[in-house]
Amino acid sequence: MARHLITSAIPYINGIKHLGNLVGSQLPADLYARYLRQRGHEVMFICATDEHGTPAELAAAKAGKPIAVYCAQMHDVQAEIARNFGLSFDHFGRSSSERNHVLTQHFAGQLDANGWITEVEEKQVYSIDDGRFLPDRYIEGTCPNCGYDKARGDQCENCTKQLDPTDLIEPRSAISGSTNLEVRATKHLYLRQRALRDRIAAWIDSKTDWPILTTSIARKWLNDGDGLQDRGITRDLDWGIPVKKGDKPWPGMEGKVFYVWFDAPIEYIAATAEGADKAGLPDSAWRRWWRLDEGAEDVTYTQFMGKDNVPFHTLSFPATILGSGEPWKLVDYIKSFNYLTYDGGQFSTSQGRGVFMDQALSILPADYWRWWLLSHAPESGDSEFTWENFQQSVNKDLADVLGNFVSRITKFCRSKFGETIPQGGSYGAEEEALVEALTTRIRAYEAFMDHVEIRKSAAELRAIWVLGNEYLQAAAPWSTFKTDPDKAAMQVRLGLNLIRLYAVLSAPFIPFAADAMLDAMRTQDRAWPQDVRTALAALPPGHGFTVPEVLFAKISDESRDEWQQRFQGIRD
RNA sequence: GGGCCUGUAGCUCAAUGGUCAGAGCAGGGCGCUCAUAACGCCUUGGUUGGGGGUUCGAGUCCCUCCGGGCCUACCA
Repeated sequence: MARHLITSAIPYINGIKHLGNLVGSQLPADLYARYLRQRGHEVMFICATDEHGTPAELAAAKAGKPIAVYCAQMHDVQAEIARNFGLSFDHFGRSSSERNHVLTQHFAGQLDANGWITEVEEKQVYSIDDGRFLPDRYIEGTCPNCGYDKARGDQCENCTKQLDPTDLIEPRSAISGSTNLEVRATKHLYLRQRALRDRIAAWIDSKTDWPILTTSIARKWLNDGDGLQDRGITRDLDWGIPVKKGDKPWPGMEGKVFYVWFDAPIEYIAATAEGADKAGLPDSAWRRWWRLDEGAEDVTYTQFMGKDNVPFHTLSFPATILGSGEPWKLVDYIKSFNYLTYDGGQFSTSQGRGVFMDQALSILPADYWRWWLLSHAPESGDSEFTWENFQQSVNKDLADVLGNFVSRITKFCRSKFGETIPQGGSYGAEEEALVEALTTRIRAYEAFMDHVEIRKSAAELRAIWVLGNEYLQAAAPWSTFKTDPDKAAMQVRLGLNLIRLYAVLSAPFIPFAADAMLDAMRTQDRAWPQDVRTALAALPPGHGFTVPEVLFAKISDESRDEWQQRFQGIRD
């Protein structure tokens, strides 16, 4: 038994996430967490909402709510949806928690004490009517290069030219449209990543087994241009973690908060502490996961995220950890994902394009989405969601291959032997071959899951389901029943035991259906199959079961067409 | 502009430089009748984006061209 710390990139607070967000971090992290727990490992699976930053403030203002109230409400909404998707977080925290305030300020204090912080005086655009500094992309104006009148202060979307806000002709606030702007001087803290570059580079170089997507993005940032640049870690905002050196004031930084990307990864640690607090446990309960000097030396830490998050997890957060000079746990493996696209375009939170988590659950059970998303996880490149593909995959894999298998064997048993595991007969050559084939495939499945090879795991699991149908076809208990009822009883007993085995193996992907399968077999025996022969004898003769309802109803062409229509438009 | 990723069967994807480039779905044929018109077996289908090179041997390595995507540091 090993100890596994697993974190999913924390979803931003400003709305319900779409399926692309889900498959890029939380869902694969959940798959891995569930699998490792089932294998008997000790798992700490952490997620949280990411609540700071300008977009959160604007979303709250748009909703007409105080920011703290807005975040609290949206956190609960996201937590509820996550629960309904079966995301098995050990704790789902909040980056605005008191724990994160204290820890973030602590890290900043440590970094400063070790000389990794510099103060930089810079000029930024201030919107007098909005009463706030504006990030570059919140300034709009006419592009000096191409004349496009909705160019942003960081880049013109029309001609893709990189811009500085002061380049814009007739600049205005993207928030209010106000042109009452001025450039003001402001002081900010920078993390001296440049000085930590070689240590980070050496660390990245040591990670030879990481996905190429992860390391190539990290290397790009380490080596591009003048190399890794220092990063501003404070902002002029009201909502956030006040800038302090530990618990002491930071002279000259009054009224400023830490940058959301500084405090967000620290929330992984803070959320673990929040979970311990909630459970009434002492600090040692969470520190044993995070402090190498307090029990974390045997922890394996795996992070899950979309590719847009990679620079912060490979560079900035490690810089924070390394720079602290304290023995905090660094990540061991970073699993990163490409994007899921929707029907030829992008999922878009801002444009409301695609299927969002709440909408998904309103039309189909979570397992349908979990299966499709995981079996099509964008591991090697972007992958595309289409309703046709979704319908086809789900109907074939879940309804036909798995669901129908459960249906055919339970109904056959009921009609010939009643709803009890029948006794009599013993294994022949076909059963020996099945045990052999199952063993081979289960060991392959474990290997793929151990290495977080998600699509390959899904394909292997599906192949394991197929073995059941192949066996029934070859054994043909409906035929043997006529001539050798004892043999038929043995075949049916094996078939019914396969249902339990499949429930156990499938639970990381489709936990709700797995529960239904175990309920139908009236067992809570979730033991992972060390030995397949033993596992297939778990349900003994005389054990009662129930013929379950249809596990997975098929998606009709009519439903598919209707949903395709409904979700092509714009949300809200 | 620069960098990274990617291009393999109609579709979604596999293949430490080494048998005849493989699966699933879709298509075709046969079988079965327990089952959600389900299942099983067989089968059609490829100049691995184009061109050049290295090698005994290239989907894989190098060069070049073409297409798609992403990143480029103040959105998070």
